Amino acid sequence: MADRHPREASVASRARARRKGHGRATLADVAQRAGVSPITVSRALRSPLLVAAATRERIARAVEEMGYLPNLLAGSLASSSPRTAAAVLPTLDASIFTDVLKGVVDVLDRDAYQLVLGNSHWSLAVEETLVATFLSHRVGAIILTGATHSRRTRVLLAASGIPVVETWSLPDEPLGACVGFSNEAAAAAMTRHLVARGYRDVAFVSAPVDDNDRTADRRRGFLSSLRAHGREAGLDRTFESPFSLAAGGAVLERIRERRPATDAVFFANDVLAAGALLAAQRAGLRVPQDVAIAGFDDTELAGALTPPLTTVRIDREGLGRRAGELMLAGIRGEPIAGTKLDIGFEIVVRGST
Amino acid sequence: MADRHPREASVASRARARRKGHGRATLADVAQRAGVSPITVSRALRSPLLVAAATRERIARAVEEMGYLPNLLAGSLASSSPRTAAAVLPTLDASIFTDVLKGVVDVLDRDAYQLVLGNSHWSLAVEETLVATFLSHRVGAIILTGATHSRRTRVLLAASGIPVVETWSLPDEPLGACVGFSNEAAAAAMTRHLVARGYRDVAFVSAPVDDNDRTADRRRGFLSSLRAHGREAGLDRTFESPFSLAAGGAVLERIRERRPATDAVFFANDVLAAGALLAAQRAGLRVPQDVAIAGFDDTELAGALTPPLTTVRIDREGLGRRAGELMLAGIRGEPIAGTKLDIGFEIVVRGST
DNA sequence: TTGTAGGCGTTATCAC
DNA sequence: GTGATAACGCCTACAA
Repeated sequence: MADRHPREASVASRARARRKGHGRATLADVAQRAGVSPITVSRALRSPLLVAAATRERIARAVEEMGYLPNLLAGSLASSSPRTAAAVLPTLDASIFTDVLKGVVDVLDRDAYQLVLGNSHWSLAVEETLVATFLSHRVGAIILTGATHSRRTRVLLAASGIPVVETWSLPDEPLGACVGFSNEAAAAAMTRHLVARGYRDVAFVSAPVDDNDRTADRRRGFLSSLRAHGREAGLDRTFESPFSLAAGGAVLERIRERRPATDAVFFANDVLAAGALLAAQRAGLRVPQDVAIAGFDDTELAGALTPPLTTVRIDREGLGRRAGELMLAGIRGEPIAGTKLDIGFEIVVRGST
Repeated sequence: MADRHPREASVASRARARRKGHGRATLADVAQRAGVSPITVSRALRSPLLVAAATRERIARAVEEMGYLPNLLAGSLASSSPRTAAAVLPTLDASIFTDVLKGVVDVLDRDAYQLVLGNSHWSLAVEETLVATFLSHRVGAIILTGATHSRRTRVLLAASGIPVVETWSLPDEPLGACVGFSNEAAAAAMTRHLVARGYRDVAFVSAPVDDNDRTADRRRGFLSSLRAHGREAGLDRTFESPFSLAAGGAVLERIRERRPATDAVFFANDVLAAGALLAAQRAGLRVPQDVAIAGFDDTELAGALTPPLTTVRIDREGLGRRAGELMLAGIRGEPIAGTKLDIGFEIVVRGST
């Protein structure tokens, strides 16, 4: 069989002698063994129906025998269609983001797309670097968290022309597509619930608002809702806190010192709320009698505490799946730019308020 | 300037006309603009010192003006040294794995390596598929969770010759390097603590043991420690449970029905332990008086509960960092195969026992 | 149904 | 210090 293609054989071996590849079998090696041309092997692997069954059979055997694995780098380069997508998360500490990630990965998996992961550590500058690197890697699409990005990030993405999906909010001027919900409306709805429950002096706690449109929107929703109910709505009843259970407890303590009349606290995420609830109980406070506590996200912990946390339910895994599906659609060439997918939210009233 | 290289210019434009690239600037485009050859641009970017300052300057300007981003696919193909690594996690639901992930990503980031993520959903078959895909993508190294892998996974990895790092355990015959600790010793140590504390009838709960060497090792450590203390050590005091807070509560209930004499339960992870603790309190049980509860992992929640959970502390982020560092060392060509890094563990005694 | 020619964008090699 | 040439492994376009 081999002598049917003496030229290819010699070309291949000469090449190997000169520049030594990885030693891995290539398409040409498989082709030679199967007694066909490389392109036929390529076709047999990608569109089997275009290849005669007998040929396909021989090729399959050769692939098997040589343990051939296609080189996707070469494939992507030649076809300029990489089978990778990237996602930038602000942190890997919070499960709410890995929940989204899970949805994304699961969807990409079904199409054999790989997910390249970046951790921006809440920094727009790091995000920018990551985006540049991803573009260098020629990923087929990018998922971003939030709608706040550096100027250069926007320029890079626009110039790249690849599908972009922003998550967690619904900006007026999305970079490409976006999947999220109205953080402002969600926070306003929770605030309305607290007011309706009869709480007179409500405080608000969130992660730092800088560079974080979601947090900013939630705070805005809180304040505007208070105002709409004729309540005093100054920034003095809003607090910022690092992200951890312990920090939630600490900020509750701070609030009770600064504003002793506070009878309810709305935390912009469940981790802080849970931390506050646990700390309150350690301190002998009754929830919600002495202080009511509301959260945001509806993490598993929220429902497992006693009393369980009133919170805002967000379908994070669904968010990730939608984002992944939009990316894939964009990669297929469908026009997704400008698409805004509202996944909504749900106020879950439980014992803590 | 342009007319100094008329041939290259025409070659480039002809190529573009024929086959339309992404429209993105290439090395050749930058070279033409800077009036040098492509290889000089390549050098200026990768080893600036080999290029004259003036040339470098001109090239830098051209790069800037054209918004050039190197194509790493092409670079990796040509140099056969991709700047990517891959990690397979069994799930994205548990923060203990994303903690590790964080460590890995942070280390890779420093060297501008990208991390490709796979979720095996606890399935060795899926892991195998993921590994094959990663190898097709020609990642430079792979991190695996645990030491149980399919036969083909082992074959594929061995044939690939790339650095492999197994995490969370210290197998006798590692695939490559491994970073972990003795799950058996850790579980035995916790069991010893419970016995020393005076608990007479201890139960053990873990995730399913099939295909999970870590869980299997922990159970073995539990049973052998009981035996070492002259206690009865049958499998009837071990239980398996899905992974969630709610499941932790459910399994505690099951134990109290089946083995009412149980006065302590050792959970092989903190999520189950926390779920059990919260459920116990809801049911009016006193912890540890009515039933003692111990966990494993030392997640943040463990320390925030009341009473705080006795648990086994594992430095997960450090584990991830070590794994990342080993990978990079392997990529650099250092011989890491056979390296076993023991990161140890620490029994953290708190109020729940 | 299968093959030929050449390009994808970069880097290794060797020469000047 | 800089460049010409070929190669990395595959795919598109066109041909047979």
